[in-house]
Amino acid sequence: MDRDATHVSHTGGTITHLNIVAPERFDLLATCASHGWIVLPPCRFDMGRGVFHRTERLAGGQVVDLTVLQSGATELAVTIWAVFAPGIPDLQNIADRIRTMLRLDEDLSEFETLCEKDPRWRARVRPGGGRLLRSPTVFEDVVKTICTTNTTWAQTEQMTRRLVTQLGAPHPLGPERRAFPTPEAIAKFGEDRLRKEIRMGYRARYLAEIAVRLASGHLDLEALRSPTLTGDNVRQQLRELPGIGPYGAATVSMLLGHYDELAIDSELRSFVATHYYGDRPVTESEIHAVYAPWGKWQYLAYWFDSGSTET
DNA sequence: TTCCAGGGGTAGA
DNA sequence: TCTACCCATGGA
Repeated sequence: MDRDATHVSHTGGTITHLNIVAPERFDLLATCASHGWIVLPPCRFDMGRGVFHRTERLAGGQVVDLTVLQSGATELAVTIWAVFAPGIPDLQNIADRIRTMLRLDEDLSEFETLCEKDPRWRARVRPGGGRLLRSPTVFEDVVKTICTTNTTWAQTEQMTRRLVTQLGAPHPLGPERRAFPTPEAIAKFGEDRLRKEIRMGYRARYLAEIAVRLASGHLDLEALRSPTLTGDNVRQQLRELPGIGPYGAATVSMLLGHYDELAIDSELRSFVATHYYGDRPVTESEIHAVYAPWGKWQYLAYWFDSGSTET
C-alpha cells in the first residue's frame, strides 16, 4: 500500500479507498487492452470509464470487489467493496495483487530504449505499453493458458466463465461476482465434473492434477516468481506440469516477465507467415530469425509487432 | 461430414 | 530429435 486508506461504512458493507503509486509512463488503458486476459473473468473492464474491475478472494477467505482507476499520471485510485473493514494486512494483500496484475514493479526501461531507436517501433508501442496484464497468481495464469490450447478463443472464454461461475467464491453483496476458483475448490470438484460440467475436454485431467498437487502442498507455483530463476529455469519447471508444453511454458514464463522465448502457436505462425514470408508456411527457425535481434525482449517485440489487443 | 482452433502426450523410429 | 496419431469440444 502506498498511502493511508480511508473507508466508510454503508448499508450492508464498506467502501474503502486506497491509492497506489504507478511508475512513470504507466497507462492503465494500455495495460488492460494489452492482453486477451482482460475479457476473462474475474477481470472486467469498463472501456468508457476506464475502470478495471476484479473480484478477489483474500488470503483470509473474504471476497472483495475491486475497481482501479488511473487518477493521475503516476497514481491509481483503488476502491474496495466489502462487508468488513479491511485491515492493514488485507490492504497490503490487495495492493500486492494489483501491483502484480498491472506489473507496476517491472523495469521495462531497456525495452523502451530499444523501441525509441526505431521510429517504426516507437509508433507501435503506445505510451505506457509493455506492461501486459496478468493474473494475481501463477495458478490462474496456468489454468487460463491451458484453456487456450488447441481450441478457439470463444471456447477459452466459455471454459473460464464456467469455472468462475460454478467454482469461484461469490461476493457477499452480489453472488454474480465471483473470484477465480482456488486450487482446493477445483481439486474437490474433481476431474470428472470438470470434463462434464465445465466442458474442458481432455484438459480436465491436466487441471485436476495441478489443482490436487497445489492443494496438497506438493507444488508451489508462486516460487516461480523468484528473481534468481532464469527464463529457461522457469520454463523447465513449467514443462513438468501436465498440459503445459512448449507453447504453454513460454506463455506463462512471458507472463512471469521472461520474454526471451516465443510461444509459437497457430496465431504467431500465421502472423509471421503473412507479414514476413509472403503468406507461405514457415518453420520455427524462420520464425525465430524474425525476432532474434530483440534477444531477451523478443516475445514483447512480437506482441507489439502483431498489435495484439485481441479479445 | 470433415476440418481445425492461440497444443500436448505418447509411441516408435 | 522428429513424426504420426490421438485427445474433447464446438463452430464453420
